[in-house]
Amino acid sequence: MATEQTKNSRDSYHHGDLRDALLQATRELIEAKGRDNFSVTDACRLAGVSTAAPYKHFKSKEEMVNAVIADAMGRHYASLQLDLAGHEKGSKARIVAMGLNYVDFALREPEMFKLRFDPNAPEESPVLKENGTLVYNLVKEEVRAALKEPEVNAKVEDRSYMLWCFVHGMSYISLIPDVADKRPETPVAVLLDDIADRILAD
Amino acid sequence: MATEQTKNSRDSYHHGDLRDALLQATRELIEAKGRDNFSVTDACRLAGVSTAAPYKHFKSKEEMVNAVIADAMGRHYASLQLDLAGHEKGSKARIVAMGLNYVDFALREPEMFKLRFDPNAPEESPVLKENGTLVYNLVKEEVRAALKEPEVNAKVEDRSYMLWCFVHGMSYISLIPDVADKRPETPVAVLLDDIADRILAD
DNA sequence: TGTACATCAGTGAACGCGCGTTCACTGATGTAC
DNA sequence: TGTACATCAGTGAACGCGCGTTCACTGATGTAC
Repeated sequence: MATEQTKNSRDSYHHGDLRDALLQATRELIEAKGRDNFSVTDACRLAGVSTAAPYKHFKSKEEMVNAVIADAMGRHYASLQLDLAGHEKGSKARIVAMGLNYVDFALREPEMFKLRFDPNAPEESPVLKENGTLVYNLVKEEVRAALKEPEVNAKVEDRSYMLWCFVHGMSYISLIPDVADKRPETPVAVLLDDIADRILAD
Repeated sequence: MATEQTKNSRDSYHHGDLRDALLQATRELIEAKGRDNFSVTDACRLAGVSTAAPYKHFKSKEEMVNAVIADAMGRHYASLQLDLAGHEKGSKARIVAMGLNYVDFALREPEMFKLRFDPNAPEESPVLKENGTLVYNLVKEEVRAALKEPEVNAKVEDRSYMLWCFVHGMSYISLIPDVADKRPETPVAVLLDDIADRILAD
């Protein structure tokens, strides 16, 4: 792992790519210990630098965490594009794929997922808002195509929102500890396919 | 407000009902400033006692917060019972009422809602798990009745889970800052009624 | 009814801790000549 | 190619702070006689 390398041995006084190393350390620590237990000090320890070093790259702890969230959103968006590629535009499969991608991301990076939708700030950062709008417009466009509507009208808005609510809730529920006994045996993909039918119907 | 009274003036050396006052202070502070910014010190300030006082009633900060969550779950459950009372057993209206109650609680006590489903511990506390099972069994029973199934079978399990996912997601989405522009104009109650039809259909 | 006493809720001072951030510094690196 | 110099990424020590928790204590209250 790259982190291991950067952590213990450094060939020179300068780090080379400390900004990236700090982002990675921050992400790893938040995923491992939770947002509440993350500290800049820890990130420095993991990256193998002094506690003052981060301030050459970030203005504050908050900015560091925000950068990590933004980074995660970038990865999420890329993986979404990848997952969509295999399916025909306007097909239900494409919509199901979007849903699966969403749930998968939440399971893969739970803390990033939760931070993304529950930042500390009372309002979303511009980059988050932009990313959110981008993705949600994609959803609406898919729903419009699947419904064969000429434009994003009230019907499309409603159905898109229903889909989002469902998928968002399924993701969060999957992250609740000890919830296994409430989840049905039906696989997630099947449930998603089922609900897509229901929401796109009529 | 009771807090105002207990905060500034106390007639005697003893408080009288410090445990309750601390629970209320804790809840108010968490709702006002978020879980991350809550401190025992603050709660003591608000309750008007020394910082050592809470330890006569709680073993630790964690226990205090857990007590507040359990308390909130009690209130939530009571309000659910109240909302269900007006509707005929087995009716769709009853299911819609459950959904509305869920979303309303999330809006009314966002931090309690989030804490309930995302506690710091890696596993749910027994009291939370018990409460969760209690409520979810209620949901399944309602869905069973609405579907006219003789028992809680796989079909009932699936539909109940779908409903939960939807309602849970809708709640969380309602708490995202700046999300208003993505919500359709259709009122929540109408959307809930619509999705209930879809999920109960067939 | 009055008194001695046990109880224990709340005090206030102190603790050790880890934190985020600042500061004057150092030394590796790239560039101009 | 060699040297002087500007740049600036990273150092390490220190700061002030608020925190959770402990401790010996105090004084209000209820009860036994």
